[in-house]
Amino acid sequence: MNRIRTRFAPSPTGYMHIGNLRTALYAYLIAKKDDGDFILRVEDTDQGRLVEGAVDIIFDTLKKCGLEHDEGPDVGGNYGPYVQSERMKSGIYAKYAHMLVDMGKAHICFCKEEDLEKQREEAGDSFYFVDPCKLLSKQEVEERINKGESYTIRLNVEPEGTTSFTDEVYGTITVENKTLDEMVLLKSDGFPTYNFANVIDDHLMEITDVVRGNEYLSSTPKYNLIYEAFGWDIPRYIHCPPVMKDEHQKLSKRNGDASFQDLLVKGYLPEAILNYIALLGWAPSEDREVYSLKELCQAFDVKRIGTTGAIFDIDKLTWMNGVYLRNMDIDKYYQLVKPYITETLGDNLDYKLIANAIHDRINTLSEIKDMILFFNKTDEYDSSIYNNKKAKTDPELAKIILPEVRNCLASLDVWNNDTIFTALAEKAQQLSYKNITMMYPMQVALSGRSVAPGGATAIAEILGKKETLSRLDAAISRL
RNA sequence: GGCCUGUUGGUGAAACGGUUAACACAUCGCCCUCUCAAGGCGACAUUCAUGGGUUCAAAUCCCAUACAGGUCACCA
Repeated sequence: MNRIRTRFAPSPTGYMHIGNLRTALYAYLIAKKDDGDFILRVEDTDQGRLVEGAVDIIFDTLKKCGLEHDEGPDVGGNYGPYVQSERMKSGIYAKYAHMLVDMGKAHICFCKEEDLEKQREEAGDSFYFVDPCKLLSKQEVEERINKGESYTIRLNVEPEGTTSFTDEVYGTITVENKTLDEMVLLKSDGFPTYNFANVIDDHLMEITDVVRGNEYLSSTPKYNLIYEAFGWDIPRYIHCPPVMKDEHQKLSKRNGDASFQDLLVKGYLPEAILNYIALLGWAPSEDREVYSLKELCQAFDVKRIGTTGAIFDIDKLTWMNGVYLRNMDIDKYYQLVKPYITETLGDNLDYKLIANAIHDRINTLSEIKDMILFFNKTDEYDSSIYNNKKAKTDPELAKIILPEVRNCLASLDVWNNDTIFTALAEKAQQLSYKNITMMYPMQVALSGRSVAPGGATAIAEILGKKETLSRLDAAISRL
């Protein structure tokens, strides 16, 4: 069996959204599962739609995800992507297109785009293009070319019979040849069409498995006609179901839908994003959902790719991101979270203690800020938040409890979570309170919140004795 | 409109002719607990778009219908 080779072939028309990324992921996994090659090829044959910086975003995204490609032109010692507009300079696409003309499998066409459009409009749905240029004599063709008339090269298609192919996901699909048009291979500007360049490059790069979105399902027979015209082997096809925004629409850039970049900004981790999108349209054979990229390579199986569009569910991604945050090596976690903490609180407090306090409470990095803001300064609050059913507290009780807490803590010499907790628990017992009855008002006094990370004693430890006492005093005087 | 493809709970999904229709997210309870989380436990589809078949037996096979998506470019 040949070495598996897959490719990701995006066109640089904007940023990378989750659906694109998932296609890249699948292509990568299919190659790596069998220790094959993954190639990145930028398809920029439409000069009109190029977007500045798009290639960089694609490149950067794949890199951040660890989806590194295995070959490409040398760029400062690294592999760059293959870029079709660059490859075109050697004239390969035109060469192959003319080769087909010489073989009698394609023909020169002088029809103007505007004329065709007009015809199409007039004929409506029943439009079937029969190219008059097919009847032109070789001599006439040469003359017109020499005269400088612009032309395209179109594939010859016999309208009889059917063409079928087998997709690894969707199975065998058969279409009637008369529904296939004589597509343009080489445009009048000398650029190849996407379809043509795609086939040529896939063949030249010895791509064995073509992985792409299922919007190409209906045009695949046309691609096969090109392979057949050349007498080339047809690759395995793996068409992926779409990633949807909702029941009706695919994820799109225009609606500001989830792009990889956006998700990073919102505090999601590349590993979690990758893991989550792998599950959008594919299901593992075992009862498990959390996979590293490496594990995904092992577990992935084309046979288990589904056929229906999957709606992108940010809630589940959020959950999974939390799983990654919680399971992460603790030192790595500290490093990751540190900038988010120091950005809002500065360097005065122990960031590790804060990181510990929020460890089980955050699902995304961007939640950190709001959660820890109160360490800077107590939130404004109404004394009604002293009412707590579970703690059986209210503002009146707080008025009694808080001074006790204050006095208890004021006499503490060693200041850490354990000593604080022990002292307060003893005090609570003395006064016949449940722990929570002491702790809850203290938490409110220290944070100004009914919900705060870490527990009252952890907050006190982080704030330090001085600040803790001062906040307690402030709270008491406010009651 | 022609052609192609699809349709299991709010979401992702498993099942490959015989199960109480897994599992996960979300939601809702309960437990644990110094609040909230995290963690644990439990509830949540008498039903697999609908209608017909085939079969002892169908979410699984067949046929219609409905709905949805894709595609019919010198765009990718």
